[in-house]
Amino acid sequence: MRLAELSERSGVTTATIKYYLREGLLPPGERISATQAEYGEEHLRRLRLVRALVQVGRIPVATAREVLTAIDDDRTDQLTRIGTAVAALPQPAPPRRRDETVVTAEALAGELQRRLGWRIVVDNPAHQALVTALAALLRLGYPCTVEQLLPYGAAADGLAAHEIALIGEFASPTTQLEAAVALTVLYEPVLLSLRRLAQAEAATRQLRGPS
Amino acid sequence: MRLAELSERSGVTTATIKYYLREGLLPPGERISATQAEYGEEHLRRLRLVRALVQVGRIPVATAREVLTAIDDDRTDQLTRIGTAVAALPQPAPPRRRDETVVTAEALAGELQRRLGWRIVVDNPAHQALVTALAALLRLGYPCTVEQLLPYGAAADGLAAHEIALIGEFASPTTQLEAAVALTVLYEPVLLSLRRLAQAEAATRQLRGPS
DNA sequence: ATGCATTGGGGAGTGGCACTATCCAATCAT
DNA sequence: ATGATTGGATAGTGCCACTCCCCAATGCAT
Repeated sequence: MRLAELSERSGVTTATIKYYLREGLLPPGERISATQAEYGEEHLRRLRLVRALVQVGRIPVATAREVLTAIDDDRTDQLTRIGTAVAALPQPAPPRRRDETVVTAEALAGELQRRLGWRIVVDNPAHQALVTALAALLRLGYPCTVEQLLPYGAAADGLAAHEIALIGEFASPTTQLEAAVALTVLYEPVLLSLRRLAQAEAATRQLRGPS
Repeated sequence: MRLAELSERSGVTTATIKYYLREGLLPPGERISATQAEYGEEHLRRLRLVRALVQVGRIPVATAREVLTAIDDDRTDQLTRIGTAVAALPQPAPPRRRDETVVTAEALAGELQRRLGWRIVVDNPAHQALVTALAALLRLGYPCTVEQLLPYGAAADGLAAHEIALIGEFASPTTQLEAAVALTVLYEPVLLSLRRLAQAEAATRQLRGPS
């Protein structure tokens, strides 16, 4: 299919597709002549993935390129690629000041992971993100203890096991890689909106009393 | 305290504080003379809240102003204010095209809420966000059934109950309002990083086999 | 063949956002 | 008295995700 058809089938304007091609988010089509290129179903799928990452996942274009590059890097084994791709996903920036809240937050994160039986991986960007978020909570003076956090860790543990099993069900390594990234990113808003809805539900329930 | 001290104690530059004052994120200090203004502890607390919303929660400044305005609006009762404030928090934009995936996503969201025993609130922005996220998943061709989603809903339900109870423990209405916003926003990155860490844990565990 | 529309490529421009640099007059500290 | 500081205001910066526009080559209809 041509650029115009790719655009129509994906709902993305040709200008934006060209931008993605330029930025390396989309592999170039197969050149038919000097002014024509042919795109296949895999381009359409990749384009939809890009859109999902950028629009739903709010991932910067430059970051999305890194993630996709890691997916496509066939020099390494699959688990390394998944790890690289997910690690490239955006995380909150670490705090510029290392004050006492950061130290407390680090201790808290470590203790939490110990209590959950997780291996402590300090080089995982998610660990940095966790410390940053905990430090912000502490800086605002909110109570933040291991007991408070354990339910979150337990919930995350259950969901992650569910997801890893789901990813394992995909047939080919390529679809597994794509699924790992897509499910990680696209289930985030699902989880967050469900939490908001549940909060509203719990709040009204409390308001109306235990009637 | 003066602007300079407020800046030093919060770690935010005076230029940025002035910007927040201009944008109405921070109430003006008490004017001492034509060129001096006095700021109190409540300014410091509010400033830290603003920073947490903007930096950790990645909330646009204009949105943060709406949230804070809702908190400060003393014309309405507390639950309305909490609802308004949380509803003003940013949500993924609804899809521009209403294709069949959106219809399926809406049915799925409705069924999920029914199964969880939640009142269905279509006007809640979080509901729209959920539909958008589900539609993106469906458009990519990922399996997305009520059974798949139920664990997420159940997890959200448990966490929300925990949070609402926690908010209820705060003494004054004002601190409850602040806590509702702060906990909603600041626990999002906590939950998401824990999920990423749990995924890494589950993936390595699966890799190393059931040994 | 001919003429007009279309295609893909590329550079420059746009609009939004979160600051940030600079200036200024009034005031404070010594 | 005088140099530094303060708060207020305006304009500018850098980044980002597109988006506009032009071009030459090509496809297609006549």
